[in-house]
Amino acid sequence: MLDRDYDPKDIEQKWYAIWLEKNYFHAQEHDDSRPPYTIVIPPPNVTGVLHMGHALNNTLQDIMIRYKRMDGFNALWMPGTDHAGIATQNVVEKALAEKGISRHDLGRDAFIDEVWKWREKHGGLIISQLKRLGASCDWDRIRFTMDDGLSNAVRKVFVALYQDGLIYRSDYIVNWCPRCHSALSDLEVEHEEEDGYLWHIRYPLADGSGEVVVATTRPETMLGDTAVAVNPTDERYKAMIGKDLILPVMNRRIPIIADALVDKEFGTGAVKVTPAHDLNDYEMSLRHGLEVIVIIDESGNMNANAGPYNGLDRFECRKRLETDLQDQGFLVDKTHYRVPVGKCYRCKTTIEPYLSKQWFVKTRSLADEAVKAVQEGRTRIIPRNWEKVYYEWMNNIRDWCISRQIWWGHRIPAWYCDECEEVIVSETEPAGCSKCKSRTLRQETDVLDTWFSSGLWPFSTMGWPEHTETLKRFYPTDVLITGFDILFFWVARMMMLGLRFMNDVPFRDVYLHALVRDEQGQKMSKSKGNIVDPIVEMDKYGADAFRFALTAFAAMGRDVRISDKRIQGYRFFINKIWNAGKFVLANIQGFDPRSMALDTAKLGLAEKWILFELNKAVREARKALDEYRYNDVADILYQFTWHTFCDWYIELSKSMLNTDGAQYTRWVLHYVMKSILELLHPIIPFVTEEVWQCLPGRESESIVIASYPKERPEFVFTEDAELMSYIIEVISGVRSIRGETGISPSVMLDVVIRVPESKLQSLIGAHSVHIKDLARVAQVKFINHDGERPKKCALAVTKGLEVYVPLEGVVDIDKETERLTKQMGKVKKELEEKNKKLNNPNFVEKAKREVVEEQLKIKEGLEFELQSLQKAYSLLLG
RNA sequence: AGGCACGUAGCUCAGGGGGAGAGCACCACCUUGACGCGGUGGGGGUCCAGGGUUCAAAUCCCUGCGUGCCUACCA
Repeated sequence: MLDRDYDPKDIEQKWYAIWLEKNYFHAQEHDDSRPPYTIVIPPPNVTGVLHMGHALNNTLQDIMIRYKRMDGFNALWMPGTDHAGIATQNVVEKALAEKGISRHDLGRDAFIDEVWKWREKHGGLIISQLKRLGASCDWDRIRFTMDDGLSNAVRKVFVALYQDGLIYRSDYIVNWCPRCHSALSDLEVEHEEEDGYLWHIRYPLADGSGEVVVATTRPETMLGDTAVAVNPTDERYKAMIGKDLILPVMNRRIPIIADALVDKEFGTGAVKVTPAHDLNDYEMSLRHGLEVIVIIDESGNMNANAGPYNGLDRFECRKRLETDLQDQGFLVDKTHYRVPVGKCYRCKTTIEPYLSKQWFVKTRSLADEAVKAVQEGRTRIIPRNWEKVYYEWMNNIRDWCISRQIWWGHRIPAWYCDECEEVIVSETEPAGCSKCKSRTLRQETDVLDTWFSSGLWPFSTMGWPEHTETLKRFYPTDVLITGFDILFFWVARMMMLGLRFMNDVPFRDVYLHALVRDEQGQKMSKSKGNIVDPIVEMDKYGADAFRFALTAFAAMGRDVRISDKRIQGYRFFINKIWNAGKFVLANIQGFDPRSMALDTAKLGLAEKWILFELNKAVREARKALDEYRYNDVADILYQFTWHTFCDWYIELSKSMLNTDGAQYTRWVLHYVMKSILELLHPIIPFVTEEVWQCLPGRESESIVIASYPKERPEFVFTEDAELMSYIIEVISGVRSIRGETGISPSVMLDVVIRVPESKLQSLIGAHSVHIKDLARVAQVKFINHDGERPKKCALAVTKGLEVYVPLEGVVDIDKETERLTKQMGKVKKELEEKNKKLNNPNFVEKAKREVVEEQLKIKEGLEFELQSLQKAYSLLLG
C-alpha cells in the first residue's frame, strides 16, 4: 500500500539498488532475439561534478534508452569518464599546491601516480551522481579513456595515421598557454574583445631618406620584427619596397617587403612582421624567406633576443618599451582600440602565439569523408540547422594540433634516436633505433589532446581493435545525444575517426540539445554565482520532478532556462500521479485483471472514451519520442494524466464503481493507470516503479523491463468518444454558469437540454448520470427542437446543444443578463469576422475546399449560438 | 566582420499560413471520502516595429531595432 504522501528520497534509493542488483541495465552481446539499440555517453571529466548540462544530457539519453529497452530492444548505454588532460592536471596540481608541492618537485612519474590516486579517491563522484539521477547505464562496461584497452586503441590509431602520412610533426605557430605551458588546439582558445590600444611607431629608412610608420596592438613584439610589409599595389610605399629600415631600439636592419595579405586601408597600410609570434607573420616569413627571431619564452617572459628587455614579463615589457619609444621619439600615436584577445579555455590566461614543434593530424581528407557521410544521410544531424554549421566548419578545417606539453594523458608513441635523430613511431617501445640500431632512444614527452582519445570513444569502448562481439552487435550506435557546444571538439572528430577506422559512421543520429542557462538566460558560471546545482534540486524536489522539468524544457534548438518554480510545479505533478495511484489501488482491491476476459462491448461510455484518449496519447507520445521532441512528450503525458485521466475519468469513475459495470471500470482504471506509469517511466523512473509495483497483474517483475504501451486497435471507439465530448461540454457549460453567476456548489440544480435530434437526445439521456454527478444536477430534462424553451434560465450553448439552468429562486437574474450580454458581444465579433471572410469571393474561390467548409461550419455554429443567446436573453427578461 | 537563433499573457516558454496556447502568478468560489502539492470557474495578449507575398500572415520573405550564441589570421 502506498503511503499518504510521496517521499522521493527513500524510494529512489531503494529502486535504484534493486535495478542494479537485478542487472536490468545490462545489454547482451549474444542475444539474437531483439534488435540492438546503442547510445554511448558523452564521457564526463573524471574531475567533474554533476552540473545542469550533465543532468539534461543524461536525462535525455536515459529517456531514449529506457524507452527502447521497454519497447523490445537490446538496449546498451555505454558509460564512462574522460581523463580530461589539462583539466585534471590542473585540479591535481592545485591540490598538491595546498601542500606546498609542485609537480616538478615530484617529477613526471610520481606526479602521474598522484593523478591516478586522485582519480581513485574522487573520480567516482560524477558516476554516483549520475546514478542518483537514475541513469540506466550498463555500469558493468564502464570505461575510462586512460584504461589499458582504450590506451591501446589510441596508440594503434596514432601509428596507423602516422603510417598513412596523416600525422606529421612540424614547426608551427600554435596557441600557447604560458600558464599551462602547453600548446592548445584552435578550438581550445576563447576569443574575446578587450579595450586596448593601437600604437603607431616610426621606423626610419636605413638610408635616411624617410620613414615608415607601422600600426600595432602589440608593440613588444617589434623586438622580434624581421621585416615590414606593405601591399604591392600601395602607391605610398611602392618606391620603398626592397629598401631597409632600422628597427628602433634594437637597431637592426630589416627589409620592406610586399605582400598581398596586407590591407591598405588598415592603420597606416604598413605592417610590422614578427614571424615567431604571429601566425600571419610566420606564413609571410615562409613566403619571403625571412629570419625568425623568438623573443618570448614559454612562460611569457622576454628572452635574450629581446636585448635590454630580457627577463621581463611580456606585459611589463610593453610598458617599458612604450616609455622608451616615446623618449626616443619613435612613438607617433597611441589610440584606443578594441583588441581581439585569445584566452586559454581552462585558465583564461592570454594566449601567446608561439613558434614550436608540434604534432598535427592532417584533417582535409578525413573531413571530406565526414562531410560526405552527412550529405548522404548516413548520419543525420538533429535539429537540421546544425548541419550547415557542421559543413561550414568541416570545409574550413585546419590541421589539428594534437600534442600537449603536459604530463597527464596518452604519451605520444614516438621515440627519438640520440645518435641519428631518427623518429620511430610504434605501438610498443622499440628496442633500438630502426635506422642506426642505437640503444639510446628518448620517448616524446608530449601527450595527446584529450579529444584524440575521446574521438575514438564509440568504438574504443566496445573493445576495438579487437573484433569483439560487442562491436559487431552494437556499432554503429543509434544516436549520440550531446550539447551543441562540443559539435566540433568531439562530434566532428568521432565522425572523422569512426569513418577512418570502422569504415562506418559512429552514429545514425546526432541529437544536439541546447545549453542550460539560469532563469534570466545567462550562462551559468561560478563567478556570476548563478549556478543551479542539480543535486540541490533533487534534494528539494526529487529526481523525478527534476527530470520531468528538464524534459519539458528541452524544446528542440532552444536554450533551457531552468526555473526552480517550474521544477516545483512538476513536483506537484509527481504527487498527482502518486495520488491517482492511491485512488486506483483503493478502488481495485481484490481485483485481478487477468481473471477477467475483456469484452469491449460491455464497456461503459466513459471507459470507451478514456481508452480512446489513451490510444491517442500513446500514439502521440511515441511519435514525439521517435522524433526527439522531448518537450512534446512531457506535455502530452502531463496533459493526459492530469487533465484527462485525473480530472475527468477518475471523477467519472467514482459513480460507476457502485454500478453493475464496476468490474469494467476497475479494469479500465487499472489498465489506464498502468499505461500511464509505463508511458512516463522513461522520464520519471522512480515514482512510476513504486506505484506500478503495487498494481496487480504485472507481467514482468519491474517496470524497467515492462513493455512500452502500444496503440490498441480494439480501443478505437470514435463514436463513443464523440458522444462523451457532448457530455463533457454539457458539464462544463453548467459549471461555467454556476461559477459566473455565483451559484454555490452545494445547491443542486435542474437542467434542461435542448437537443437538435432525438437520437442524440436518447444517447445523452442514457448517460445523464455523468451530468448529474459531475455538474451536481438533480434532474436532467430534454426538449426537442419544437419544444418551448424554459423561461428565466441561464444558458450555455455548445456543439449545437442548448443547456438551460432555471434560475428562479436560485440566483439574481441580473448576473446572468450581464453574462449573456458579454457572451453575445464576443460571439457577434467573431461572427462578423467570419462573415467578412466568407463574403469575400476570393476566399471562397481560392481557398481549399476543406477550409471553406470548415469556416462555414464554424459560422453556422456561431450563428446558432448567437440566436440561442438572444432568445434566452429575451426569455430571461420576459 | 560574417553566420545562426530568438523577441507571443505579469514571469518562463510551446505553437506556427485559416477561430491566440500551457505552466506558474493573479481573481472568485469550494472541508465532494486520491490529492489544498487539490477542485471548479474566470480575468489578462496592436504574437518587437515597418514593408512585401497571399483570398488569408503571429506564422513565409525583406528591412530595422533589441537580445543571445558561434565562427574569424585585419596588424
